[in-house]
Amino acid sequence: MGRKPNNLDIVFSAVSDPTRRAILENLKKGKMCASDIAVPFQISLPAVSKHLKILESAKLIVREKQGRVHFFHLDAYPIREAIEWMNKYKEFWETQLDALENFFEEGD
Amino acid sequence: MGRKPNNLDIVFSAVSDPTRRAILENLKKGKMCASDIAVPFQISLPAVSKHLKILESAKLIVREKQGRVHFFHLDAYPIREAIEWMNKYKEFWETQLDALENFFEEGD
DNA sequence: TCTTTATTTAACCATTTGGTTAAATAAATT
DNA sequence: AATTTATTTAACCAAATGGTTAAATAAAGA
Repeated sequence: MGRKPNNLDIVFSAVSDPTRRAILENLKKGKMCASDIAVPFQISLPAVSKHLKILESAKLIVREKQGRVHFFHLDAYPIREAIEWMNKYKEFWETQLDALENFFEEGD
Repeated sequence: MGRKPNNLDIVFSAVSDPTRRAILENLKKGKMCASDIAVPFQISLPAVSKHLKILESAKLIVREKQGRVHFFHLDAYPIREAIEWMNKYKEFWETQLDALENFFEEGD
């Protein structure tokens, strides 16, 4: 029925691609321009440009145009909501592990 | 060039779909069979069956056949690696926020 | 002004994705 | 044995994804 994707959809699917995750990793070292970002990858510049656009619309990176060169820097903050969502499952599996532990330590 | 997807690819993309996230949420309440899982959704049973298969291959749920009925239960543990990956970015933005704070509190 | 450099946009393509309906399978019920 | 119930598999479809190459845009340099 064509729902509008929400933030979690967008962030999770942005980071589900290994090239995009690698770009984010590299940007942890600091601001970089498009062509430098592209260097480690074997794909074309337009392909990298598309990945950058996707990360940008997920708000995981910010574009700063300085003349003809586009610089990008990390903005990890939108990952917060994704971590929050996942942390609810962390609690779940920790409870499970505790239960398992108690089962085997029963009668101490 | 057709890489083999790794665990993070698989978990993040499994969880990037809102229907699948909703299924996981519902399974927190406990074990459920396929048709009961399908009830809240407006999609067909085969569509749900596909989602279940995807969650199963991401190892986020476990299938237990009891006669003709398939029960599914959560196994949140594979989310651990995804949380770990994201937490590196949590550190990143927290450092950024600290830096910002220090900037404004400069000269205390 | 002409050319080079940095980057994106356009047009295209193959594969994947998320849905459908119809058919197949498997187990329980009559 | 025949039927109903639970679920998956098959075949199909439209849209999205991730890549390509060629053309367009924008700014810098000669």
